[in-house]
Amino acid sequence: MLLTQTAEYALRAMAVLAARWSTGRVTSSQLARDANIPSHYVSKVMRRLVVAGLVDARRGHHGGFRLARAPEEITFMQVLDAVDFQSHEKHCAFGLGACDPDNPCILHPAYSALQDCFFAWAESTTLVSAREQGVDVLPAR
Amino acid sequence: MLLTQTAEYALRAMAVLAARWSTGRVTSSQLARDANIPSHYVSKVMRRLVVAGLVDARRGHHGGFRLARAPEEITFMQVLDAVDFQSHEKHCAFGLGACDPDNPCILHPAYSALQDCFFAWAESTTLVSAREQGVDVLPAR
DNA sequence: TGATCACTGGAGCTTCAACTCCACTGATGG
DNA sequence: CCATCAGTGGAGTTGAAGCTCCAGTGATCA
Repeated sequence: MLLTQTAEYALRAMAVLAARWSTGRVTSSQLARDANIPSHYVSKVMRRLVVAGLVDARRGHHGGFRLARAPEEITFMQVLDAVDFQSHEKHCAFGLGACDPDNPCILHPAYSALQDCFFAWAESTTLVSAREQGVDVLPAR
Repeated sequence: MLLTQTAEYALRAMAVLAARWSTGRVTSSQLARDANIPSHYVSKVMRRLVVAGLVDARRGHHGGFRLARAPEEITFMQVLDAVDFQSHEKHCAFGLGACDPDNPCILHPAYSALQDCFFAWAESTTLVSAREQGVDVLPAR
């Protein structure tokens, strides 16, 4: 619930890249370890972020991934969109096409409130909030 | 994203029952139609709500479902819990057991904000907000 | 008491997200 | 150039959520 597994992986990976923003590139195996993503699945997730223009990839020696722009310029919404299109389309709780504030279904107000809160969060949160935590990605033991 | 399909079905069904709160019981086929749930799947969803004590079921003539208590006494959180246990457990964005405010992972603050907003919504919203919309479940054409 | 209605619950199918595997391609350094 | 590194991308597997089917059971009405 809330986020798909892949969306969560994407956020983790981006958080790791943000933490390493000034330190060069990160390879998929490092990402797999640091972001706690199944090793063979990293490339799938990263590919979508690369295609979306959020991440820059380079092959070969000293290759790897890094953010395509500064952490403060990347919102969570952009990350979620990259892995999960239509994530910012409002959808009616009754699965109806014709449902808007003027002509709402019975769950419209309640459901709208949830979606508004989610969108506000996703659009106002950037990767800096992750980066500000410092370079240590995982909590100290 | 946000809610599972089954969770959404459960909320819809409960909204329909809330709207019919003073009008007697609703059968599964009525629920299937009004709440827009696959007809053979209604019984699965309803069963969980019955077991959770949120809905009262009766068989035979004039049987069907109705809320076990008044709409204002049923929160969305209770409904979500009924279909999807562990929905109100906070879970670390890095999938770690040991992650708390004192010893947070890098995504903790951002992720926490989202979960807080979700829990606040689920706990403060009751079925009255659905019921207040009146007896018409779907928007007028 | 029999007919019918409507929930119950188990068994099984379907679909898709999540995940794995691997051959290929491009880049770098020696 | 050759060896090696590291992302790319297609093909296939898996497991769980979502959904279907249907025989069983309990309740009501005539």
